[in-house]
Amino acid sequence: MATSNTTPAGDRAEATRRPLTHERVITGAVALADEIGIDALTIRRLADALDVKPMTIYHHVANKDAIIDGMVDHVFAEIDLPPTDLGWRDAIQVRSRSMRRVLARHPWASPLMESRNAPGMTATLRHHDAVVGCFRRAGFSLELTGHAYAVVDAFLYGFALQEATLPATGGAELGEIAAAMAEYMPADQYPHLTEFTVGRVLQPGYDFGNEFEFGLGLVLDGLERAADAEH
Amino acid sequence: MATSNTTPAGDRAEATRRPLTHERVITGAVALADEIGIDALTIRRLADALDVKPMTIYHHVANKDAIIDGMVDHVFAEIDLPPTDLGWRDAIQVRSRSMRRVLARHPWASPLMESRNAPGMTATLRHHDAVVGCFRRAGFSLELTGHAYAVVDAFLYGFALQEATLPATGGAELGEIAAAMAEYMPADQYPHLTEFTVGRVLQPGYDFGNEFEFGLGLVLDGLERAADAEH
DNA sequence: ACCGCGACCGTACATAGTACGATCGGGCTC
DNA sequence: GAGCCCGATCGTACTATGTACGGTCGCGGT
Repeated sequence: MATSNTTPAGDRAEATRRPLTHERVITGAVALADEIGIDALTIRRLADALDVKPMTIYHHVANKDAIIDGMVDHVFAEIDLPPTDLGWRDAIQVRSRSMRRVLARHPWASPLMESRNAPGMTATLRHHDAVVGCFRRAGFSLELTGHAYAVVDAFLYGFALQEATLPATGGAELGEIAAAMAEYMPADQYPHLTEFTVGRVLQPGYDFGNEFEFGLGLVLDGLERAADAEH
Repeated sequence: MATSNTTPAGDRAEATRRPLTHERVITGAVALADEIGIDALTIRRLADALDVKPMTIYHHVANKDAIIDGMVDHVFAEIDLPPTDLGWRDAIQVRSRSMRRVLARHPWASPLMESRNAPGMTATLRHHDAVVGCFRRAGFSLELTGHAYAVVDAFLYGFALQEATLPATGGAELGEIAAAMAEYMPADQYPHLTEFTVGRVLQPGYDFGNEFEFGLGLVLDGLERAADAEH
């Protein structure tokens, strides 16, 4: 039989196998949260997904909070850093678009990203250092760097939050939802909302995701102006 | 004894008393969540706070999710609508500042605000209708209205998210936190982050809350330009 | 051969949401 | 006034969760 190695690498059957590690717990948790949502992410379900019994997990992480910490750091690791060979505007645009994609892939993440500052979150620290460095290298003062980082990330987190709640990214099923929602609007009690829903959201090509570029451009334009004002 | 009325109003002892209502469940839940956080908000604890046994609550709400829905609508009701007698910029500024205050008062709310579209959330619908109406009355096209609402709220939700995680609003204790955090930064492994923390965040007068006005101004400026470009 | 250790798991307990049915007190009908 | 009804309240109990505690088991070093 083709099983049993001293170190079970390079052979393993269909699923990832035996040696459970801290990393496999984290990646498994991220994948499972993507599938079923973070509220449904329980130790027992995670254990099933990892083909392990619940208590085994606790030999690799301290508790569920530590898993969440690891998941957040994992998400940060997925975000592209601002390329150092680009101007600050292009560099921040690259990392912002990447962050948007990552947060869309992990809709549960946005509310957690800023609320964890446990030690050992190396990817998180590396990321923040790179962004701050990008602004500073471009000549931003410490003060403007703080302003800039705050607006950009507020926009990114907020947008991710809104995007995360959408029923589906496509625009097809969205119509049904909005149509059903129109039921609860007594039609003329919320005239502007009705007009906007019917005249814009339910329109064929509408996709909320397209609002991203407008907002990002607006923010970056504003920062450009502020940076110019600093000389 | 001064108890027992046909309708126990106008006499009640120290706390709000007998007739539990849907509204008292919601306001009690909001107050309790403000105190102990939404994760610690359990039916049993809420029942204690309302001076009632757990199962009594279920005669006024369908389940815990319905409580959350009610809490969100309650929060929306606290936010000032954009005044109709002001220009769009001032009006949106008023409602944005109000929203910021409200979300700071209820730090658990931001991640939930956009994720609930159950029927019967009248304050929520009224709010959205008022904001859309404010833009439209100012001559914004449907398209620009969508852009504008998306950026502004992304910024507001994102900022609230960041602000919610801060240890304290004051700048005093923040120093200790940041100082302790400096432990985990091997000092020169994250040079820009260290510089920013030491040179800005740990500085006497620093308060993250001040970043709000810069961001709001930047967003409104950008919208003004976009509105002008539409004629 | 033995021992020790680390990965794994079985069991168990406190706490969560909530279904089900009992109680209870006050206002209606006759 | 007697009886009835009904809605608000509650007691009990079931299931699911995080996780403490101790047992098992196989492999590497003496």
